[in-house]
Amino acid sequence: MRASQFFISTTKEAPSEAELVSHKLMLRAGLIKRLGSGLYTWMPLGLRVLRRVEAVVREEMNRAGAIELLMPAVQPAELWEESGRWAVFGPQMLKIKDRHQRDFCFGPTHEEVITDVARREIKSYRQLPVNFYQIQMKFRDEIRPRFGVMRAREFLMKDAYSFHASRESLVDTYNTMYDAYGRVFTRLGLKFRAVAADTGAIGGSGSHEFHVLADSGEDLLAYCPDSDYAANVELAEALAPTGARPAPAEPMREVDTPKQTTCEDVAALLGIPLARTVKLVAYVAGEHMAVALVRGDHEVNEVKLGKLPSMADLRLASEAEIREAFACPPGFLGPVGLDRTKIRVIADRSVAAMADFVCGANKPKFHLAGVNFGRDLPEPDVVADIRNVVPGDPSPDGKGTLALCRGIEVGHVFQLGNKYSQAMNATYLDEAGKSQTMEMGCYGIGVSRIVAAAIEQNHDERGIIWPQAMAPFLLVIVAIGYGKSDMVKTAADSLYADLTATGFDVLLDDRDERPGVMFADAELIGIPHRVTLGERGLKEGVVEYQPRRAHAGQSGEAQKIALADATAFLTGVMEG
RNA sequence: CGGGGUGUAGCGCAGUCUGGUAGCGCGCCUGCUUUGGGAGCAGGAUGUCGGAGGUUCGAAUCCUCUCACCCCGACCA
Repeated sequence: MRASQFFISTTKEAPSEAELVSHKLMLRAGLIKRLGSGLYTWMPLGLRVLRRVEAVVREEMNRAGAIELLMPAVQPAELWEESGRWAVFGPQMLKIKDRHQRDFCFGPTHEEVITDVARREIKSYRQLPVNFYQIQMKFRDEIRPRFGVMRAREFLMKDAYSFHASRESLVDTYNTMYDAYGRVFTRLGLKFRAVAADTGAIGGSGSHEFHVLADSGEDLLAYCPDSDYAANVELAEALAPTGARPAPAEPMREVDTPKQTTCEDVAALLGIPLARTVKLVAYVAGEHMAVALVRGDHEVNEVKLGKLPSMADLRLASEAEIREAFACPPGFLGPVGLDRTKIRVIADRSVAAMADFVCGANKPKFHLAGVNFGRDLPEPDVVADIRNVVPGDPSPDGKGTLALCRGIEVGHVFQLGNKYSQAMNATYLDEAGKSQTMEMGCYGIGVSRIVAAAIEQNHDERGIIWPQAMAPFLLVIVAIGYGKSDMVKTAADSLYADLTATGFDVLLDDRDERPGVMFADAELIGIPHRVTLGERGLKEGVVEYQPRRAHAGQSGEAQKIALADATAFLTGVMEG
């Protein structure tokens, strides 16, 4: 591609709306343009990157035995009513009406449609297992779109759905997909981690998320450096403390805490470790109030809490509800003296093992110290793991301690089981001629999100540094004075022709720009390899090669190459 | 939805408090010079000041309403 015939629109400054590096760089490099909140045009350069990611995903899906199809983006409401998700999915789903006032949605996911395909097409166990996938634009009306294409409302996703005659077959395909995902992210040159995950609204049992590791990631991951344990903190188990609860040693007493409304403040005032305090968080589940007790240095995990019996639809209690139930403002709440017929007390395992702790007194400006279960208040109604793990917690697999890192979720694999097949009556005849419900799995990859995630992981102060597999162009030929110097033009055209003939995606920068502009653009756009041709070098018969980033066998510095050797050298470099 | 903020040229911003008819940088156009790291000089174009209504002799500026976008919290690839 010649730059003069392509469309490059770079800027020095990023629009102020961009927060994340990847978002800024994507806008500055002219990969995307914003149309509305969470809606982006993929400009020619950006589209090339998107297509590269797509190609790798497609190749690995095909290799793993998945079969590509393409389902409608717009789906009739009836299907969603069958699965029961029309109401459940909520405002996240963009609902639309056609001219006959019939309800449709712009597909946020395709379990319903694919299950409909399966139930119509699959009659016999002989047709199973089968794994369909598509790469398609989805729309989810996100509560808060942000970070450009990282959390856009319209986004490109690869979604695969497998159907099985047995649980074993499902697990088998699940493992195949898990491995394929690893290959996809490895080929894309990303540092990633697969973690055990919560299944969320989609439902099902076994589930793993694939995360690109980045400090800007929205997810917190727990992993064990000494083993292969890794899980989203939503799921990561905080083991119960070992050893029995100590016997009470202190009397319960009130302490003045005129301004101390947080555990941190109270601990500081009393000069005790934060881990000696207990914090109370009030929730409403259904009609009833429930309070979660965690240590002052811990945080409540609402995913875990929501899995406890009759806690499914929990929400934080409002301040008004708290004042009514406790006759006390937030900041001084505690578990002592509560009416247990109205308020359930759910304690984290670590709290249940505490003695002589400090907590709110349910009385403005006072806390209690030396509090003990069994003596000062009844034992908790429920003791469970309801907190987020923290660094240093023992690993649930018993092999060392946990560390935390942040990640960007770019892939998710689920064993769905028969949730959709049952609701939508997707059955087949088994060997005995008996009707059976299919087992299902589903497997997603956020294709457009990967582009942003890759930039988060691969950039410097000058711009993007594309991993080779997703670069819009592998090499840029910077031809200085292309329009002025026949020597440069001839050499550049010839090199470009040779390299293009070998099948590489090469950008020839033949624009009438100053060298600085061309260098700066090449670096901002992130093209992995650059060769510079100018009269100065050509007179000595040399060109200059410089990688965008130092990598194996190459330094980051420029090196002079004889023009005669350039094609062979550059070919070698691009083949990696 | 709750809390905070911003809308002025293609982009980044000043001007708003204290009303007087819009400016800076980048970009864009023309010419000359320049040509290995985002050029210099000279000239030029561009705004319904987010929208509607009001106050006023006069509104980017004050008032009311509205829309859009962004940031912080609850969802997800």
